[in-house]
Amino acid sequence: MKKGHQVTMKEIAKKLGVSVSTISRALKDSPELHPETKRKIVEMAKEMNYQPNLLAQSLRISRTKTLGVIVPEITSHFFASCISGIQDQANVRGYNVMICQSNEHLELEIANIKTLVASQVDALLISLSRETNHYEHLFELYNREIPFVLFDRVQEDIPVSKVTFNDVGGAYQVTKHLLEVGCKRVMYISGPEDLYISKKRKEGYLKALAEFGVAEDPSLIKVTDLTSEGNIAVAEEILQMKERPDGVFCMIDPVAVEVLIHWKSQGIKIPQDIALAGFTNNPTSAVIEPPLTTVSQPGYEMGKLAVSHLLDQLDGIASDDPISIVLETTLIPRQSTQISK
Amino acid sequence: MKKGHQVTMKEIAKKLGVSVSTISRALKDSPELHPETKRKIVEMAKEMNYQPNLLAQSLRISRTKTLGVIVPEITSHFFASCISGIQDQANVRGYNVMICQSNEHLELEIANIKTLVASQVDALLISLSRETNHYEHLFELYNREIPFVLFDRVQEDIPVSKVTFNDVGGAYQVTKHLLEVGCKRVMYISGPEDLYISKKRKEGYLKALAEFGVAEDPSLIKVTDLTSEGNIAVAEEILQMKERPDGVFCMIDPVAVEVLIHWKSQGIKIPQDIALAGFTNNPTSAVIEPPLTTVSQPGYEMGKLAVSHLLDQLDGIASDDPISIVLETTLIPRQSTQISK
DNA sequence: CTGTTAGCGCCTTCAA
DNA sequence: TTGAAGGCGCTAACAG
Repeated sequence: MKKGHQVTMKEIAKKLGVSVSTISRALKDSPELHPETKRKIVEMAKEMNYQPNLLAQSLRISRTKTLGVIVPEITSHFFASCISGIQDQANVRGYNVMICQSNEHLELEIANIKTLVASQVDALLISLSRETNHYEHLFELYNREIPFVLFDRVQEDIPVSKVTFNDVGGAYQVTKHLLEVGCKRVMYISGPEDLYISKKRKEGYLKALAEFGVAEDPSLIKVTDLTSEGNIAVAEEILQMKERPDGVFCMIDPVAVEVLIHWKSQGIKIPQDIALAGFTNNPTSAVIEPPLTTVSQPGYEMGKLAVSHLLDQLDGIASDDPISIVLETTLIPRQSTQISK
Repeated sequence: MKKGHQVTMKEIAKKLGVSVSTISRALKDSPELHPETKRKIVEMAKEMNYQPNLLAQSLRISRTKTLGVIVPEITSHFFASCISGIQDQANVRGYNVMICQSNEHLELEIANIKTLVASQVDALLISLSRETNHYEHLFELYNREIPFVLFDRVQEDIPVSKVTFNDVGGAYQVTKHLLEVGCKRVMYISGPEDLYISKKRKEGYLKALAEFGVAEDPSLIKVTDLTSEGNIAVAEEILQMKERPDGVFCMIDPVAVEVLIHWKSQGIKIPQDIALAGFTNNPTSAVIEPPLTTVSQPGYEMGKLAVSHLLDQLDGIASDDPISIVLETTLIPRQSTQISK
C-alpha cells in the first residue's frame, strides 16, 4: 500500500500562477500582502485540502513542537494518569507528545531516549525504570543541552527540574494513621532498597514512629522485590513470625493487595488481626474487600505540572535553574485500617 | 532555554575534508566505498557523537516510520494494554508510535487525526470515541489514501481492515454460563444502543437465550448511559422490579462493578439473590467481593495484531483489500455467578 | 571509489 | 506587494 499524495504549497502556487513564498505568506496571514491575493490563496488552499507538512516546517525552524515522554509502564494506572495530564497540558500549549515505555528496563530506556532525540523532540519528560542504576544517559542528555525534567521516579543528582510527591509526608501520614487507630507494632514492607521511593517512604515511616515515641525495630521492616512471588513470600513470612505486627504499611498498593488476598486465604481478619495500608490509590484498592486505606497521588496533576514547568523553561518564562516541585498526597482512610475498639 | 546543537553530516564532512554524500554512504554502510575512508568516518561520527536527524531523513524519503494511534482513553486498562501491544510490535518492525486520546469526544478525534496526518505518520490505528456518530473524517482519510485500521471500536461501513473481538461469541458464552448455573430470568444491561458493542453483545445474549428455549423478554433488557449515575439508577430500578432477574449480564465490567457495590449496600446477596457477570476482565473485577465473572479480551494481542496487519499492508506483504480480524474471548467464571445448589 | 547536483516542503532574507 | 534565492539535514542519481 502506498500513501496518497499530499498537496504542497508548490502545487497551489502553480495553480494560481504565483510564487511559493506568496503562498507561504498568505497562509500565515502576513500583513504585507494584497488582501485579494491572500483571499484567493486561502480559498484555494481549502479547496485543495492543503495541510502543512509539519516535518518540513520543523526542519526549517528546527523546532518540532513535540515533547518526548518515557514511562516505565503505560498499563499502570498511575502512569496512564500522568500521560493523560501531560498530553492535555501539552496540547493546551500547542505541543504534541511522543510516548515510549521502558518496560522497567534500563536498556529500553536508553533506546527510547535515543529514538526521541533522533526524532528531534524539543524536550523530554522522563520517569526512570526500576532497573536504572546508572545515569550516564541522563548526563549525556544534559551535556547535549537537551531540556528534560524527571517526574515521579527521579534521581536526585541530576541537575534538572524534578516533580515528585511528598513521599516522606505521605508515608508519615499513613504510619501516623496506623498508630492513631491503635496499632502497637507497625511494620513497613519496602520495595528494593535502592529505589528512591523505598527510602523516602521509610523515612516517613520512621518519622511517625519517632513522633509517637516508638522505637525502631529492624524485624518490623521487610523487603520485597515487588514480584507477585516476592510479595506473597513476605506475606507468608509475616504469618510465621512469633510476634506478628498488628499494622502493616506497604510501599505500594499492589503489594498490599497481594498481601491482603494471601492473608484472607489463610483466615486472617483484616483489620481485626492486622490492619493494612498501601500507597498510590489504585482503582483496585477501593473495591477490594475490605477497601484498602491508602495515600492518593494525583498523577494527572503531576503530568500537567511537569509539562507546564518544562514549557515555561523552554519559553524562557521560567529560569533554567533546576527546581524541585513537590506535590502533596492525601490519606484515604478505608476499612482495612478501621479498627473498632 | 535553548536546545543544544546537534552534530550534522556537514560538520563531519568538513572535519574530514570529504563530501557530505561520502559521509552519508559510510554511515549506511554502502559497499562502494573505500574501507579505510569508511572506517575513519564511522570513527569520527562516533567521536563527535553524531545522531542522524530523523526529520530530515523522513522529509527526504517521505516516510517517517511512525504510526499514529488514537484511543478514547489512555487511563482505561484495556486501551493501555492495546497501546502497549501496538508499541511493542511497532518497535519490532522498526516503527515509532505517536499516541493521542480523544477523551471520547468526536471533535478531539478529528483534531487528533489532523495533527497526526500533519506530522506525516505513515499510517493510523484508530479506536473510535463514544461520541463518534458520523464518519466523514474517516472517509476523508480513506479518500486521501492514508492507510489506517480500526480496532475494538470500529464502524462497519468504512472500507478498511478492522480488528475486533468476537463480541457475539463472548456475550453468548457468558449468557449461556448464567443459564447453565441455573438462572431463569437473565437480564442484559446494555450501553447506549447505537454503540457497536451494545448491539453485538445483545446479539450474543439473545442467541444464548434462544438456544436454551427462553423467550426474549423486553423487560429484561435495560440501558445505561454508562455514567456512574446511570449505572446506579439502573441497579436501583432492578431492585424495584416486581419480578427481579436472577442473573444479570452487564455489557462492560465497570457497570457490573457499580451495580455490585450498590446492591451490596442494599443487602442483596451475590450470587445467591442475583448472579452477576461483566465483560472485559478489568483488574478490578478480580479483586472485588465476590470476584466478578467476566469475559477476557486480550488487548495486548489486539494491538500487536493490528500493527502486524497494518504494516504487512504497508509493506505489500498483505493485500490492500480490507479484512476483518476477529479475536476470540475467554469466559472467566468467578464467584459472582457461582450458585451452589 | 568519491564529488557534484538536485531536491524533499517550507520559511526568510534580499531585491525589485 | 511580490518573486528569486538560499538553506534546514539528508539521500540519490549522475558523473567522473
